[in-house]
Amino acid sequence: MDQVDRELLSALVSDGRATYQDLGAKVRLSPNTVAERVRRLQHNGVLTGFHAQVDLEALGRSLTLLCDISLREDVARGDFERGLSEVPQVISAFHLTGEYDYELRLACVGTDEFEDVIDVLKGTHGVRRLRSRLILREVRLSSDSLLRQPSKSSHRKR
Amino acid sequence: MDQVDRELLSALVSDGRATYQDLGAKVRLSPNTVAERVRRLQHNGVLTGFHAQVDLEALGRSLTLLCDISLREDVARGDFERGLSEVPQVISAFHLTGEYDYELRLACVGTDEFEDVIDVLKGTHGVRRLRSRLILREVRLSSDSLLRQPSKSSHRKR
DNA sequence: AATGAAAGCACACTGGT
DNA sequence: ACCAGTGTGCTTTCATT
Repeated sequence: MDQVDRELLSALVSDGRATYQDLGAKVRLSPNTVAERVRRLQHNGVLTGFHAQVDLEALGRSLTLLCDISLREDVARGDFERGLSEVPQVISAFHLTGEYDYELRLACVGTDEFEDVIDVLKGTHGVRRLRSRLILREVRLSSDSLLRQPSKSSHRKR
Repeated sequence: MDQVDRELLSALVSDGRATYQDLGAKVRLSPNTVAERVRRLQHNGVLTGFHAQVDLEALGRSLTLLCDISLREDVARGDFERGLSEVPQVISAFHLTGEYDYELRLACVGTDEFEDVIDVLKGTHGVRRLRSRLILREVRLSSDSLLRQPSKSSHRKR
């Protein structure tokens, strides 16, 4: 994991379909060598996959929300999480510390569909408490944060 | 946007480097036709990009958090959002309704770095209030939600 | 680890149904 | 809207350093 690897990761994050030639030109190595490095990054578990990004609005799911939820005491986390995959409006989910147990990201066609999702979560997935916030917009970040070498000793003096 | 397009989207979300041949085999069309459809989906803005996924833990950023923040009254949203790109620990950001203005996802090396990020956000980016929750785990969802045809009339009767 | 050569594939284009 | 053929460019394997 040297600086070159970080540059490759950064390039692949911004363009997941970049060819090994493109990448090679960027880091001044042969396409061949780049391919080897990328394979190694995948094998090491640093690169976990390549995914297309879909505009949910263009798909007619223009109502996106963050949904904080807590489970009933008698519900096992595993059951709940497996059940989540059955709710197609659930885009992602985090298990969290704090006041609520999970935060879900939802994408719905409209409020009617959202209302149905609430009922399903409460009715059949063991959700006890639920708080929702509308996502007005996702902020586009232009940071190459992967280029930074993390250093444990770089925090400020006290 | 027919059913075939939705299948292509779903396939490309799970494997963003799938070739047109792979996709063609899946939907029973020639690679050629698939390529045309994919290009059309990109041009229509449904497919917005392809991105590599990186394991933050493997990169040494094992402390990930959700950070709800509110801005000071005198801070313009545009300035704040542009400034966010300067903070490499910020992975994503949503503008939200509700008690807080934004929710950030952070990835830090450790608590020292996180402490620095808090200081920077409050000190130079106009953050007034801040509440953090630790991300214990991201739930792996196995739903092919894009395959579903959204239908505005499918909600329950009242 | 990195490179060059050559075989095997995938892709973009054209044209045709 | 879909497919076949063709030329070009990319990826992969192997040999070499």
